[in-house]
Amino acid sequence: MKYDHKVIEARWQQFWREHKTFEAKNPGTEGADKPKYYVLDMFPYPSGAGLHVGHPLGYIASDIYARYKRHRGFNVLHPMGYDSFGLPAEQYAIQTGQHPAITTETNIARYREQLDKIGFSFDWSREVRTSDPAYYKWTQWIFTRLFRSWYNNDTDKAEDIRTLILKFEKDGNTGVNAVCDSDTRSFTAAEWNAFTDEEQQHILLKYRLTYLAETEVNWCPALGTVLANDEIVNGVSERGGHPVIRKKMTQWSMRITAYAQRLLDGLDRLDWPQPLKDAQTNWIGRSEGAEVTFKVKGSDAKIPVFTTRPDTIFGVSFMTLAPEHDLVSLITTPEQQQEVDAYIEATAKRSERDRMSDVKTISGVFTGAYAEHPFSGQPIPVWIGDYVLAGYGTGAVMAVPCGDQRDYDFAKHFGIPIPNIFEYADISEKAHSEKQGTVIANSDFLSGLSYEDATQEAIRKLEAIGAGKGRINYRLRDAVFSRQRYWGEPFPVYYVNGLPQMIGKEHLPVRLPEVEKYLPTETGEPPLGNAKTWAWDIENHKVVGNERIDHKTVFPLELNTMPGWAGSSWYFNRYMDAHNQSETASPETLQYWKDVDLYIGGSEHATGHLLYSRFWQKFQYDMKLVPVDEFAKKLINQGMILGTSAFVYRVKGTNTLVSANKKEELETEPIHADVSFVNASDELDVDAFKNWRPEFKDAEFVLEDGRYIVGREVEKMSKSKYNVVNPDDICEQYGADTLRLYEMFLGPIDQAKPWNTAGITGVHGFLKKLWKLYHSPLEGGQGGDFYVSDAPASAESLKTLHKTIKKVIEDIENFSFNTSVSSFMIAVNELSAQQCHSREILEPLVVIIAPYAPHIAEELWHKLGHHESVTFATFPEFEAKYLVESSKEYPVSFNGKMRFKLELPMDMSKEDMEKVVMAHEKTQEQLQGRTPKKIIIVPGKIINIVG
RNA sequence: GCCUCGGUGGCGGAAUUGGUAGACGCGCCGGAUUCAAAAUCCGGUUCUUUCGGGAGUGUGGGUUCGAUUCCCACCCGAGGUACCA
Repeated sequence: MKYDHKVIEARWQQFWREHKTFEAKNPGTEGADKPKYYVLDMFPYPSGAGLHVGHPLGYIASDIYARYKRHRGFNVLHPMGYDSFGLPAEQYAIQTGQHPAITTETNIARYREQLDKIGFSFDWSREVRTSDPAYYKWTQWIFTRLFRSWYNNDTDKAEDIRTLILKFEKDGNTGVNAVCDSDTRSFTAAEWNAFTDEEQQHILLKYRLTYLAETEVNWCPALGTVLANDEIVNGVSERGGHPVIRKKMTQWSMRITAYAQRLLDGLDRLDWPQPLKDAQTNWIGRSEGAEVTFKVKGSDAKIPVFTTRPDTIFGVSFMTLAPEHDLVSLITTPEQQQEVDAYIEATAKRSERDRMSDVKTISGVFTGAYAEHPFSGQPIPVWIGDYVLAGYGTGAVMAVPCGDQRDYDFAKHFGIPIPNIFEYADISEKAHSEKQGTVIANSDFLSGLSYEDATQEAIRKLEAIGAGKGRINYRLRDAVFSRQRYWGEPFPVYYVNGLPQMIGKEHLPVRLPEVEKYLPTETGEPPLGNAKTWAWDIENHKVVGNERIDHKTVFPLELNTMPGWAGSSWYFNRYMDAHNQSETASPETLQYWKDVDLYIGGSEHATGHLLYSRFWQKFQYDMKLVPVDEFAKKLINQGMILGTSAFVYRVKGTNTLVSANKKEELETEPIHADVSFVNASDELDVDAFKNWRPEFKDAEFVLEDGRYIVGREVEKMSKSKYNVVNPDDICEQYGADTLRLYEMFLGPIDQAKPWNTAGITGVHGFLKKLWKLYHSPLEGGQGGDFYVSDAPASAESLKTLHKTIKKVIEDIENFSFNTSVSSFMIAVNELSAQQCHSREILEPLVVIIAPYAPHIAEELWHKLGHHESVTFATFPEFEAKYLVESSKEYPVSFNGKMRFKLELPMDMSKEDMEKVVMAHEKTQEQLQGRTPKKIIIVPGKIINIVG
C-alpha cells in the first residue's frame, strides 16, 4: 500500500471532528481531574488574502506542544478564534459598500478552511470572535468597570470609585493618594459635599481608570480622521498625501500609567523572551530623579520640572517649556508675545513623529520671563522649545548645558552661558554627561560631592526648603482608547450635558448601529455619526432613533469606537468559559485554568497587545475578577517566514530574457517571476511563464545548457513579490503532515528564515520511508501490505528508539522542533537499515511522531490494532539502559586538532589509555620523535596530546 | 544614537556544562533500476592540496591542553525604539 496523504488526512480530520477529540474538559466534567495545560496562539485578524505558509508556523509549534502535553496526561486547552474587528474590512466597506460583518464572515470561513486542512488540534467549540456581540458585550462591560474604578496608591491597587467618593465626603481629596490627572485641584470634604453632582462627576473623571480627556492627535482634515504615527509619512498622510495637523480632541484614555510599576515588577516573574521583556521595560521607561519647582519672577506662577540629575542643579542656566505648556501664555512678556505665538503655531503644524525624528534642527524662543533658582535666587531665562515634550514629566526642563548634550546644543545655538559645575571635566566641545566618577564643583553645598552623594543631598535640601522632592517618572503614557472608526466595539456610553454615563451590565451589549456610509460625516464626526438609530433611552434601556433625543430621557450615544486592542486584551480568559452569558468566565473555570501556560506569537506585539493585556489582567485581578495577575506564564516568539523570490532578467530596452548566469555582461533589469514556475533546481518553466502575462507572450529566452535559470533573493512574503506560497497547495501536493514537519524543519522557531518549497521533498520522503517501515517490502520500492512483527527487537533498534525518545523529549521541552525532525529522520534511516519490523519499536515510534505528523500517526496507530485515537496514548518513557556503551571511539587530538580516532573500552583506566595511545603508530607519526609535554585524557570524551 | 538578536559549506541549518565543526535535509556529482521518465535505492559532496597533509565557524586580539561556545575591541545584517530631561 502506498502512502496516500489525501485519503489519510481527510479520514482523520473527519474522525477528530466527529469524536470531538480535542475538546478540553472544564471543571465538573469527566476528564477535568487531570492537571490542566493551556496552550494559546495569538489569534489572527482574518484578512482577505488568506493564510500563507508563514502564518501557521507558530500554530504548528503550539499544536505540537499541545499534543505532546495530551500524551503526557494533561487536560489541554488549545483554542482558536479571530481578532475580527479591524481596518481592512472597514476600508473595503468604504470602497464597495459591503458591510464589514459580511467581509469578516467570508474571510473567517476561508481561514477556517485553511486551518482545518493543516490538522490542528484546536478546540473549536470555544471559538471567540471579538466582533461577536456576545463577546464584545463583555469587552464593553470591562470598560464600564474601569470607568467605575480608581487607583489607590496606598493599597497599590484599583478600587471601586465608591471608596473614593466616601473619602471625598469624609476628608476631601488632600489625604487621598491616588493616580489622577496632574491638574487636579485640592478640596475639602465640605467643598466636595457642596459641589453639584455635575461638578463632582467632572472631578471623578480625573481619577477614573478610563476617562475622557483632551488629547493631542494627528488630525487629517481631508480624510476626516485621526492617524497613527506610522500612517504619516513626511508630515502628510500615507494614504493620499494630505496635510496632517496636531489637534486636541476629547477622547477616552486608559490610565495604564497607574500600573507602570507593577507592569515593570511583574516582568521578573514571567518566562518570556528577554528582548521582549526589555522592550516593555524600555517602553515603560522608569527614571528616578526629583521634581523641582521654580518660581517665576514677578508672578505667582511656578514651574515644576522633572530631572534625573538633581546633583547638577547649580549648573542650570535656562529653562525650557514645551510650546504647548499651559504656563506659556501666562508668563510670556508683551515684547516676546508675537515671536512666541508664531513659534507655537509652527510647532502645531508638525506631526509628533516629524518633530521627534528631526533631531538636528534646534529651535526655540525666549518667553521674556525669568525663573528663580531655588537655592541661589539667580534669575533663569525661560524659553520654549519643541525638543521638550508636553506629555513627558512636567513638560518643562531645567536645562543644564554642561551636563546634557541637548541642553548644550540649545545653549550653544542661542548663545546662552554654559557654566561648568564639574571638577576636571572638559566642556569646550561637548557636554559632560557621564555620572560615574563625576565630582561636583562650583555648587555651594554640593561642591566636592560625588554624583551619588550630591543627588541625595540635593533632594534632601530641596525637600527641606519645600522646593521639590524625589520622584520616579515613567515614559509610559496613558493610552488613547477612542478611534474614529466604524468597525470596532461601540462604547456603552451616552452623554448627559456632556458628561459620560455608563450603560448597565444588564443592558449590554450595545450593538453596532447600521450606517449608510462608513466614512466620517460631513461635519467631521466619526462614522457612527451617520447612524440614524443611535440614541439611548434611559427609561426603556434601549437604542432608539436619533430624532427622539430630548436630553431628558433620550440621550446621544458615543460616536467613537474602541481600538483594535480592546477585544484582544482579555480573550485568553474567555476561552476558559466561552459561552458564559452571565460573566466573562465563571470563577470555577477561571480558578481551574488560571492562566496561559504557553503563549506563542510574534514579537511585534511586545509593547501593544502584550502590555495592554497585562494591564487589563492586573486590573481584573484587583477587582477579583480573575485569580492571577499575569495572564501568560511562558511566551515564545515565532520568527517570520520570508519568501524566496525568483527573478528573470530582461535586457534593457528589449523583450529578451537572459538566464541568471548570462546577465553579467549585459545591462538587465530584474523582474519578479511567480515562484510556482520555478523547480527545485531554480529552473524556470518557460511556457508557464509566457502564459502568465501577455507582455511575456512573445519574449525571447536566452538559455544556459538548455535551461532558463532564475535569480533568487530572500524578501518578505508578499503578493507584489510573487513569492507567496499557500499552505493549501502544499497540503494538496504533499499533505499536512509534510507541511507541519517542513515548517518545523526550516530552523529554530524564534528566528526569521526563508521558505523555499524546493526542500520539502526531503521531509515528504521521510514520511514515505516511515510508512514503509510498517509495510512489507515489495518489488519496485513501494510498500506492500501492512506488516509488523511481534518478535523482540534487536538491541540496536532499541538503542535507536530510546535515543530518539530522549532527544525528542528534550527538544520539545526546549522548543527546538527543528532538531527533533532531524532525529526522526535519523531514527527512520537507522531502523530501515536495521530492517526493523518489531512492534516493540514501531508502536512507541508512532506516539513520539504523532505530535508532529498526527495524521499518518493515527493511520499507523489504527493499523497497529488500536481503536482509540493516538491522541491520548501515553508518551513512551526513555530508558537509559538501552544506551549503555561498552566502548567509545575516542578522537585523538594533537594540540587540540583531531588527527585520528581510536576505539577504546569505556572502563579502561587513564593510565592504560595513555599507554595504548602512545604506542599507536599514528601517534608516533604525528609526534615525529618529539616527547609530549602533556597528555590530557577525559574519559568518555577526548584524548589530547600536547607538544 | 540607544536596546535586542544574529553572522558556521552553494542553500536551510546542527554541534548538551568549552572536548571529533558541518548532524539532518535541499541542491549538485557519480552509479543502480528503467525502452525512457517519474519514483526508488547506493556512493560522494567545507575549501585547498604536490594526495603526505594544510586551512577553516564575520574581523583582530586574549584566556585555555583544547574555543562555533568564554572575555575584550571592531565590522556587517535584522528587529525594536527614538530629542524621555
